[in-house]
Amino acid sequence: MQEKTKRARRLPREVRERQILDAAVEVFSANGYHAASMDEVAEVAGVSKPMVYTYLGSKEDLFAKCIRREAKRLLDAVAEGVDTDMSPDMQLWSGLRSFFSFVGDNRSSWLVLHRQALSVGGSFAEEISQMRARSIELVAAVVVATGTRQGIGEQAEKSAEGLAAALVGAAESLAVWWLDHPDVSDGLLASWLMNLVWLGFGDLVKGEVWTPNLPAAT
Amino acid sequence: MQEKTKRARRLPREVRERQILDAAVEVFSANGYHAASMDEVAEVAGVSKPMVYTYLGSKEDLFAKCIRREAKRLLDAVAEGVDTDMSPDMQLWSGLRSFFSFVGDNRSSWLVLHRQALSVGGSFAEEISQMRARSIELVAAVVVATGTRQGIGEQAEKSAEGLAAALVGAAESLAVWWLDHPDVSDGLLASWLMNLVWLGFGDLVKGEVWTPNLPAAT
DNA sequence: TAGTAAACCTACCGACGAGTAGATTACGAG
DNA sequence: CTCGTAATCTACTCGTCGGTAGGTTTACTA
Repeated sequence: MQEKTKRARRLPREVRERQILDAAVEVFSANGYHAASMDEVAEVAGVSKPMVYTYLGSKEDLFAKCIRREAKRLLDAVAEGVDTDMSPDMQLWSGLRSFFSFVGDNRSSWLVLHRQALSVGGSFAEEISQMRARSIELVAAVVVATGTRQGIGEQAEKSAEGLAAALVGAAESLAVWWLDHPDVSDGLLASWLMNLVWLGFGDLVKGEVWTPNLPAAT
Repeated sequence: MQEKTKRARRLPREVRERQILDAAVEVFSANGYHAASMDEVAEVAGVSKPMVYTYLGSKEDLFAKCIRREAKRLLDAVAEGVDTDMSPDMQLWSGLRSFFSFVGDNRSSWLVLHRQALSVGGSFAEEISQMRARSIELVAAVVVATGTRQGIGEQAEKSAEGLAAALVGAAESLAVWWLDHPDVSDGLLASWLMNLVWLGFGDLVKGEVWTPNLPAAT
């Protein structure tokens, strides 16, 4: 009577865990941590609630695992495109391209990391902050390298971390803006930001443009 | 027996409303919208729960009123320091100074606006997004003015809104970074960001610095 | 000083959602 | 074939929290 392929049943644990995590990312990113219910996660995942608890633990556990997985994916994606042997501006450029590319392909991941993780005042809120801080430090390293390589940077070095924070925030904000303006390519976004932070408005209005193969000012 | 000044009692409605709103901003900023309870708001405000409902309405109403009040305060603070007759770079400079000054003096306001408002998926989440969008448009206007004033900006004009979004995000991110590094003055933050967006890294490492009295490039 | 309106409270309800108890069913090994 | 174990479900408990009913107290006013 019932078709035998009605529903994928009795799947091995690891597969179910992945499905549940996927569902959780979706639900958390759509509703936010508090508004999301475990029932909904279970429903989206196509399993019953006790499975979620058996495999992934409490709601906090589940959320933490989502965050960690997605953060790792994002960081890996960015790291893959960046080679520390490249010149600082090329490192920035590559990182930005990878970042926007990832966000474009993984909206839910990005939303759950950016919007939800910060607003949860728990133990892993700190964890997330630290991840973001690490990212900032990586960028700061590039900023410092930019300065030292050119033998400058008294003030720039001191303020490197702040500048890096600003840059990271600019990228994040641009990613959010992107959600409302999808008719722009990821590469274009990256080039906008690269021009902004490398040349600044002062140079931009003079018509200068930064390009990958023609770095720095003319 | 009991001192007659034991507790401020029987206060007029408008005073109580302000107290409750103040408490709500505090509680929402500390715990987030969902985790915050009306009981706690009432307790912090020093009144009983029905008063909160009688005066401010439902939890959503209360939150919306918090958001609107604090957003207005922030926007007014920034607008006060900016004169549209000034040159674009001076407008940016003044706006940034006002912004960081406000954030420094009103951490809770800033937190409730930045962290909580975005993560609540409701009707006013949209409202908040629109407020932020308006801010971005204001900045975009300055960016465009920068371009047109100097007779350029084909690409810059087209990307003005994106650049403005990036700039706003950079300021927000720097404000968040500030929470963990309070040993920096608001003015210094503003000057960092101003140097970044006006000159860019490319110029910064060459030792150029933007100063209020010596605007634009030499 | 009585009367009235506004300020204010205690005590409760109902819904919702995290988390669990305990049974049940399918798959693989021997 | 059967038997153990892993996968899975239904159906509950219980705490929390948004929201309210209904009464009580204070201050002002005529």
